[in-house]
Amino acid sequence: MGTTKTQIFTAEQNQLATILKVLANPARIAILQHISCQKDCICNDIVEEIGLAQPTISQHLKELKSIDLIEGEISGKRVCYCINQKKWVEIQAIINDFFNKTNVNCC
Amino acid sequence: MGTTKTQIFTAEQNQLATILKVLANPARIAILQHISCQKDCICNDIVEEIGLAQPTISQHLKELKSIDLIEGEISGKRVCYCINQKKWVEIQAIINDFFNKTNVNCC
DNA sequence: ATTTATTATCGTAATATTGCAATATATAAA
DNA sequence: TTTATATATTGCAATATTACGATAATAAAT
Repeated sequence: MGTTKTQIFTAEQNQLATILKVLANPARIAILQHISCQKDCICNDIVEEIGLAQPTISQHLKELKSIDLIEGEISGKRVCYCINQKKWVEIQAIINDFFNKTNVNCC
Repeated sequence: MGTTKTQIFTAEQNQLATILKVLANPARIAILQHISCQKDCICNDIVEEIGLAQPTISQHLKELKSIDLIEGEISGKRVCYCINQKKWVEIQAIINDFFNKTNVNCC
């Protein structure tokens, strides 16, 4: 036990849960907001902005990359992170689909 | 360690993370979908539908209730669960706000 | 009053997540 | 080449989450 029983759910349910899990953290939300309002989205700037240790930020960036929500472009010794616009819109649509297709008829 | 450092984030960031965390589980997604398409949303039906043990379902329902996303109405020895429509729409708006207000300008 | 059915709570085990220090890696600068 | 800077990875400790058996609580049925 301790693990989610993914086998008993549909691919769509698991996919949505995976996406939401990546988003469900204030540090990752803050990172996305910071990246989005910066022209230069250098990793080190994020570390200074957010106030968590550099390895912690690096780990959060890795998780955001795991669902292709952000992309990191190496530029010299720095890495410039940006949001994957296509995926951003796609994920918003998946979430809205869930909210819209889930009928709300109370008993 | 092991805990999220909520102190360093804004109330909005923490609130969004809390909401997404409740949604970020396939069992809870399946529960919401099942409740929504049923006229009778009896707890026991959910247990049989989802395929997880009764205490596990009860715990998931508790988490959904923690953000007022569902309501349980006691009817005899049964409890009839339904989605809180007002909160449902409210939460969808909060999430869309995040997606819309987060500008996507790549570097 | 006793039994049965439904839901909630408690306790516990297994696994996941969060965060950081130490360290590795890689590039730029001196 | 050495040093400094930026990022990633590893290993670990603390806490959170998921799931379930056992049990409690409550109400209907007998």
